[in-house]
Amino acid sequence: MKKKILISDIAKQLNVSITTVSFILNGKAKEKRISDELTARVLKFVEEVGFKPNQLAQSLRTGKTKTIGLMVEDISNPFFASIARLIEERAYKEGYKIIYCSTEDDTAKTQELISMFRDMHVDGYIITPPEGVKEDLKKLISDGFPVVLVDRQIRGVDTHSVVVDNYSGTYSATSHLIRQGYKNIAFITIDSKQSQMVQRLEGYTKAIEENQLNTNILEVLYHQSASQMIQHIASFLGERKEIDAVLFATNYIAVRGLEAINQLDLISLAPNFGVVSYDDHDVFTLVRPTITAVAQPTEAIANHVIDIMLNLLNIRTKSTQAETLVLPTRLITRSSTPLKKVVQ
Amino acid sequence: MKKKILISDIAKQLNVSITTVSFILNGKAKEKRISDELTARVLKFVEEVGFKPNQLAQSLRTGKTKTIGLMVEDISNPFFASIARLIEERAYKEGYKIIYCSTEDDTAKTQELISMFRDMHVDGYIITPPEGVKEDLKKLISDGFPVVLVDRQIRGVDTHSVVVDNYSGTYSATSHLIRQGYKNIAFITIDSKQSQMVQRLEGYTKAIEENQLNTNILEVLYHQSASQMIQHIASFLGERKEIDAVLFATNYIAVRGLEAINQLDLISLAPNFGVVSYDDHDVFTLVRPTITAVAQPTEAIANHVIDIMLNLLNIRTKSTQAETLVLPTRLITRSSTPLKKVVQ
DNA sequence: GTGAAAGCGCTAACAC
DNA sequence: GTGTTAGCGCTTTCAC
Repeated sequence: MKKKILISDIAKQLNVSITTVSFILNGKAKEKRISDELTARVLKFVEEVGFKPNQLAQSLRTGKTKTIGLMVEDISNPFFASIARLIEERAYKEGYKIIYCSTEDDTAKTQELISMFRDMHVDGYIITPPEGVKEDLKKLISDGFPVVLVDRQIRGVDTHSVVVDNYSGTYSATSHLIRQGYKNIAFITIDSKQSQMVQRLEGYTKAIEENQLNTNILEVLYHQSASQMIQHIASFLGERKEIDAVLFATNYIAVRGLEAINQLDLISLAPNFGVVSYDDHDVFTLVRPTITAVAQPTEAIANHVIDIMLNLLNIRTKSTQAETLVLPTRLITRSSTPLKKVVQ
Repeated sequence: MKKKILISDIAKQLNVSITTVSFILNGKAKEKRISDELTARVLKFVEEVGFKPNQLAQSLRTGKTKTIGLMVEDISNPFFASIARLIEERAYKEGYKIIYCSTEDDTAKTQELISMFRDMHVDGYIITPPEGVKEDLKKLISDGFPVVLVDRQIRGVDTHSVVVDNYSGTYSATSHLIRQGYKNIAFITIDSKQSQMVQRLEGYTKAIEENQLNTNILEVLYHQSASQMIQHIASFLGERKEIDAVLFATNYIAVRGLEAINQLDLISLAPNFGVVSYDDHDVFTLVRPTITAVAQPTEAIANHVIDIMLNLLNIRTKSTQAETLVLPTRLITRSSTPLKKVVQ
């Protein structure tokens, strides 16, 4: 197989024209009224010699690469990894390849990636956008590319998006903590104005206020090292001994927060220290106590995203109404949020 | 930017020929003795209008896609994720794109991926091969593609590879446990004949034998669910109360093994139960006790791999001698391997 | 039903 | 030093 076989070789071997072979290969045999006999003969031969059309030539000619660009915040985060896997699987079944990358929530990197994807001629874009890429997205859309936003939205960008009900997620997590008897619940989040983070904060705040409790909010920086974040959380928690529970706004903050809690020996010192994380994570069942979490429906998210994308890709009409799909979260209660014993 | 600008547009605008523009764009201005003045003028214009050559056309013409296919066992495993990231970063700086995929250590999937990469016309292949792909790799190599194997080798495949000294890794981990006073050390690994797994087993066995101890080996199945694996490990450990330490052959076995150990309450029941994992993992500093691990030099691995690949890609000579690079591991001692107290 | 031929956008051998 | 032109391998219009 050193020597690449071409469509012209097929045609020559079979004594038919290139056109005929191409039509058959592209499933247009019926449409072009090519005899079943010939169709079968060509297909059989193609199969035998293992001919595969050159994708580059095909793409250059048709303008389609059958490739979808997928940009998530961080592919090493189990939440995004899981979504990416599911999307890839579905896409693959439909004959699409997925190229994925992590934005690291960095505006410049994301812009570069978008530009790289354009250069690669991807047919569609699935993105968890960081802040500051509004104009880039609008450009993509106005240039006619299918764009589906995941996990978060950008105000003013008119395109499809699939998100979860962040507000209810943190609202119910906070309510759960309150019901379990915790009174001083901290919310540890990141310094981000992204829609999903804002909504998570709102859900927490609402639940706290409804119960006439006080909010305790810490915003750590996204772009800082793990150890810095741990330190930051540890000093916050260390200074406020009155805090008896904490809700982490993402799983990676929680993982680092747990490290801080370990360092402070918070749980062993106060056996009734409550912990909840937004986003589930494998390690939450590994550590003791196991950690209560707000699970996001990764499968549903992935399925909806790819459905919408495939639809956009196949439909001629440019003008599908942009719609936002909001999926529910689910609180998984584990041992980190026990009923708080009242100490006299 | 709705309308794509072409190289012919540039030529027309500037009143020069397409060739000239192409030469300048490809850095052959000097070589073709094009005036500095013209070169500068073209470059300036190209910059201004934001012209980017169509990669598809370029690739079709040159036969090069400036893309490297990277297939790791499991991109969600921190070890592979970290290597992939580092490779991607370096490759990107050299003007190469990386397409990555997980083989899941599945022969058929890997073959499909290799075929997909061929279809995509990647310029080179970086692979952590599962069993059973020997012929596919040989084919790739004999067809002239640069192939670099990582983490494991395949006997009889004559190509470059970067691996670590697995034997010494488990040997020193086992020796460490013995030195700490453990007498019944189990080795929990997977049912794989891959080079790296075989070597890890050998290192363990050697250390055990040198000390006239008994081996306790459990092979779990790679392709089974997490809970099945946990169950499997738990029943093994539960049945053999004499085991006082365990060395896990990979980080994901260790993570599941820890779950099993938790279920059995092994560490709290026997405070001197020793645990070591081959491969480090973030959670090993999160759980209590923190887990001693054999760390692999991911950075060095990634750097060597990409160095070799770039070299292969740039050098004309097909006949670079295939060589295997063996990197050392490092034992990170944490609290899961305390000096064993002798109980009278 | 089938074939000839015009590109898709670029590179580079060859001519001048 | 610069321009003409023949492809890279495929799809698809148009003619027969």
